[in-house]
Amino acid sequence: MISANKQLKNTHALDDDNTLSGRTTVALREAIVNGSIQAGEKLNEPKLAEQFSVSRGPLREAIRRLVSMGLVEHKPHVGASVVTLEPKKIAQLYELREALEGLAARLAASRMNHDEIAELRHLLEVHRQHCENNAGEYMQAEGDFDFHYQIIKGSGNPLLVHQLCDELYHLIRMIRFQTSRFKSRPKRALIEHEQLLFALENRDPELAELLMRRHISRAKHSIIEFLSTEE
Amino acid sequence: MISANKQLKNTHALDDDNTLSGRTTVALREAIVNGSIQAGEKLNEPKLAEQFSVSRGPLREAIRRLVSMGLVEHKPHVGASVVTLEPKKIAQLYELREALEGLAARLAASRMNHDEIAELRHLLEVHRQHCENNAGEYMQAEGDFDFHYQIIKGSGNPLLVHQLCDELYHLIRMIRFQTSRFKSRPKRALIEHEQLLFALENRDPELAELLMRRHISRAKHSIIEFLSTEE
DNA sequence: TCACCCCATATTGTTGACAATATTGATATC
DNA sequence: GATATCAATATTGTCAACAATATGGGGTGA
Repeated sequence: MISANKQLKNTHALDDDNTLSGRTTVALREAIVNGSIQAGEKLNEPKLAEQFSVSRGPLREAIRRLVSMGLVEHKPHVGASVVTLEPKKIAQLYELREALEGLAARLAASRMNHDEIAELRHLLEVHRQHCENNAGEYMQAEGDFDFHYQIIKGSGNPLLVHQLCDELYHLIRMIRFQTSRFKSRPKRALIEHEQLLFALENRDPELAELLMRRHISRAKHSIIEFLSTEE
Repeated sequence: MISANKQLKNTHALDDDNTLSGRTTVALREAIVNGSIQAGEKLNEPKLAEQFSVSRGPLREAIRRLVSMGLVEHKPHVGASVVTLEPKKIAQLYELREALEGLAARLAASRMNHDEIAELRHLLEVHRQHCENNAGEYMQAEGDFDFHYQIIKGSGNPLLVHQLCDELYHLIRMIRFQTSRFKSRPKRALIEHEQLLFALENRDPELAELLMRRHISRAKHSIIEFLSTEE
């Protein structure tokens, strides 16, 4: 979480929201993402409020924010529960991600400055080190997120950054946790990152978009295949 | 609003939310979209609560939901205010819309069934009638929305539908209201819709995506140009 | 045995009061 | 006259009690 959170701090309006509501949102979000609260589980307001040591007011606001992020579903007079990520929904999410990150990569190829691209290369090298040192799935995932975050931020479109980093990415993180027994092709991903970086360094928007879309499409197929063979 | 709202009812989780919070969200949203509450204006909780005849609780939840839709900005301990849509932000919004609706059109070309396509043709003809009868900018805008809604829903990706119809589209509607003195090229848009429908009827995903992206890109240029020549 | 209804219970929705924080305007000082 | 400080005010954040609605179980009747 270390490195990715540092990234998140720069984009998330939440992390400089020091109110109870803001902190509760982050806490509840992380509990859902890392599976402390399981997929499909009902969110009982009085219980959760006590767990987080807040009253129901801030907790309800937190739940509402997570609803808008797609992590939680809510029915009037019935209550909220954590979403369940069946393969169909995961495929839809990746469809969306492909379009949005494809756009991000295209824009980043034109708009990132030299320092940002240098930082990206640095991230890639650090990531490669981790993988070579067999540093485990955890660092692998974080390195991957950092790389994607940097490109998204490089798009120079705050609205796009918000949609991806603040909303969709927590769903992706949740999927990652739920499928973490599955080692997600670290070598191939690294090669694809390398190619992508090449396109960005050469200021080639079309190629950057193509490679990013392909990269995400492959990740999607890889996860879907894993899920279908599992049970 | 008539026809578009009917469409909205089918997608919006809000419209079957008969709680005070849900109704207040819709009311506040419309007040912002149609300019009753101006861009940049501060949202004073006690005042608004009284205006809508609710207490601050439901009103705060409504505000939070509009924040997540991008209609409102919020700073901790300071308050919420309506977003201001300067040209730069509008351009970013259209960048996003181009990618997302392009995706929607591509998916719709494969996934829409015959009835849905027939309905789309029907909408187009009604729209054409309105334009020929000089029925005014209002019906023009609504007809345009209906057409786009139908395609988005035809994408068969609920997550995409949500992102576009529940979140981004209210921002677009807000822009429409603010720039309504500007007659938005009704004839050309109609022709572009016609071409798009042709691609859908022929089950041509690539062409559908291309035409949709171009359609939105042109709308963007048209609005940006209008805004830059205005003041 | 099954289906239905009704009541007790649990849970969500809403409210008004209280606490914490920011804004402001007035005063004092340079 | 300009700037800084501080207090009064307004506004947001939080809480706990109350109201409205859904859930679940026991009982009744077919």
